[in-house]
Amino acid sequence: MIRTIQKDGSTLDLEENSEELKKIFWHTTSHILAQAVKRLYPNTKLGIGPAIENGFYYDFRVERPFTEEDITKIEEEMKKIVKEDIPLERSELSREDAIKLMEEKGEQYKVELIKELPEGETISFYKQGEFIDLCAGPHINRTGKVKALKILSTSAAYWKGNQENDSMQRIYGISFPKASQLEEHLKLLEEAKQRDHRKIGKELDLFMTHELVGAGLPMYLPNGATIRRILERYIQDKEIELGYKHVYTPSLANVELYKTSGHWDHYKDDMFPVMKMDNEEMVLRPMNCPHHMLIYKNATRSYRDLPIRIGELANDFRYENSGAVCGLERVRQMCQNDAHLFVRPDQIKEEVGKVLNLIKEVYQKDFGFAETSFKYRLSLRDKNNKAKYIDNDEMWETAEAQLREILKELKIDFYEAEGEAAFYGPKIDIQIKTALNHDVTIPTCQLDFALPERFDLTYVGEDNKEHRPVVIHRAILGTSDRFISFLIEETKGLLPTWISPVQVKILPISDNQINYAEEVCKKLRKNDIRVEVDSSNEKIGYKIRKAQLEKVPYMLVLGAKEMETTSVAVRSRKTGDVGQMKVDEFVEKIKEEIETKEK
RNA sequence: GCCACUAUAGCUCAGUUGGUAGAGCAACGGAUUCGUAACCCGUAGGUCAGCAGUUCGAUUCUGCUUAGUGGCUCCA
Repeated sequence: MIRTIQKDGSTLDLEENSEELKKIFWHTTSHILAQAVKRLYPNTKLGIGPAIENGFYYDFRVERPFTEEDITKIEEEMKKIVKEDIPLERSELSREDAIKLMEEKGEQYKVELIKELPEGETISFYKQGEFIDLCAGPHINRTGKVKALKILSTSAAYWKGNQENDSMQRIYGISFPKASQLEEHLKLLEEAKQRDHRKIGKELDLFMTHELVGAGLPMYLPNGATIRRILERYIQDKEIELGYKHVYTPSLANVELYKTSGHWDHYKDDMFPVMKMDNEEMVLRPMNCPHHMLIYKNATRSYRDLPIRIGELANDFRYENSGAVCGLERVRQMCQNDAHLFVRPDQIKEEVGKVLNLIKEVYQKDFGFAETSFKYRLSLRDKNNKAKYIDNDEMWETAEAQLREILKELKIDFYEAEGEAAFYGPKIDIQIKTALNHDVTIPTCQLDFALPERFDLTYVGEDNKEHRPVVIHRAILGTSDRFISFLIEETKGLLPTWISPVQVKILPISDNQINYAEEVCKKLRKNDIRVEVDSSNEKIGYKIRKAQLEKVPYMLVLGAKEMETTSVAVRSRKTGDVGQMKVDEFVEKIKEEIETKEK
């Protein structure tokens, strides 16, 4: 049990490994961090130091940024403070006294925080030895309870998260009541690194980058390109089944197109700069909606034609911050699995429902991703940030309510997030956590009443009058690039057979079986199986090890015995030696596995 | 874009008071023809990311550029 000092000053004993204690424990460690920093660098100004999902951080305004040596020293000082086993004491001050105290200490940011506290709010401080900090608590009662701590990383951060404000130095760390818990945590971090798609992508020759091509511009190697081709064919086939029509549109457009759509005002800073031609100004497109709007407009549409579903695997270009690009997860050229559904208002519910069902079919049925690996998010506008969103309160209220209703009707668990909508409308996003704990969107389904207006889209209704359609923007794989990064991390590179770039590797034991190996290879290839022969002059153990590291689902070991009986000795990546069977039997089995998309 | 860090052979990485570089794997050659996770011997491979500066001399020190890593901001 560990004693804590609660917000009202009372004490409460909590279990060492309880979730409740975790955050309190980390928060106190952030105070220890701040105390260590103030001891070593007294002129540092304190920002805030909360517990986070995994550990804690503290922001400091520093005279010069901390170097690695500084960080080592700070960590040592923290351990000293732990050894000193200092008790924490809570106290309250009036607003005036609190401001006075913090002004005396030169803590300008704390003064700012106090001034922002609502009238009547209790202003409490926590003191440990010579160090005192404005803090609501709760805290653990002694610094000595922190048996294991580690500073994990540093970063620049802006005061109150605003780029216009002062830049602070942020230090991240983690701590535990037991040393073994820290070891366990570090092990988990190490495991996450092992399934990082950039690491696996290199090991399996999936993609590469080159500084002559540029940041955020990966190139797909044959193995990665095969994965991408399979996925793109797969999703387009699904869409065709559901009545989508696919188009091709250019990656370039006149800048006027984006002025018409409204994207220019909202996002020109995130687009590649304009290319001036003789008479026109061209830009690389950051999204495909405007092109598809024009395709809709290319004909007179009847209410009977709707919904019209226009799909495209389209390359888009976004000038992502250099610090934001990351492997295949965040790139500057991406291939969107995009589609725009033009629907009548009375068709919204059904069409959004169909999109959500398709997402479910892909993510749960076909790929079998664990339900814990993604969350549905209803992304709403930020009502206080009018400039960022199209100004039409009624539209927003209706659209947001409609999406919420559909989610509830389909009994989908979701959470709501303000300020995450597109400028033209609310979205249902599916958020996933990457190996690096980044929260990113993959599939998305967005409701849009604005672009139809902007482009003056119409259909002729039953009443022979013109009506305005609604547009649903949706992406199932999100982008091919990000989907592949997710797929790699979820499977740790052990791709299901139907997506594996090489599904079977044939391993002749000696040169005597090479001809037979070629024969078997031909047969498999005729059955659309992706197969390779390893005819290198190596022992069978070596060939198996190599294929195993390449994560090939099946190895066929061919020796004299197999040749005599026109059979193959099958070895599975997962379960090892499976035994001998006739070639035809193996073909049937693997075809069945591919057909059913076995996990 | 911001802060810190990093860049050595195809890959993973050594290389300290500044004197132009190594290992393992991969590649290539030879020997071997082998039964379920690494056979042996040999050879070749580097403008030490790029550009400039300091120095008699720079992989090593300094600056800039490019790319990457961890975060921040951003993510239509």
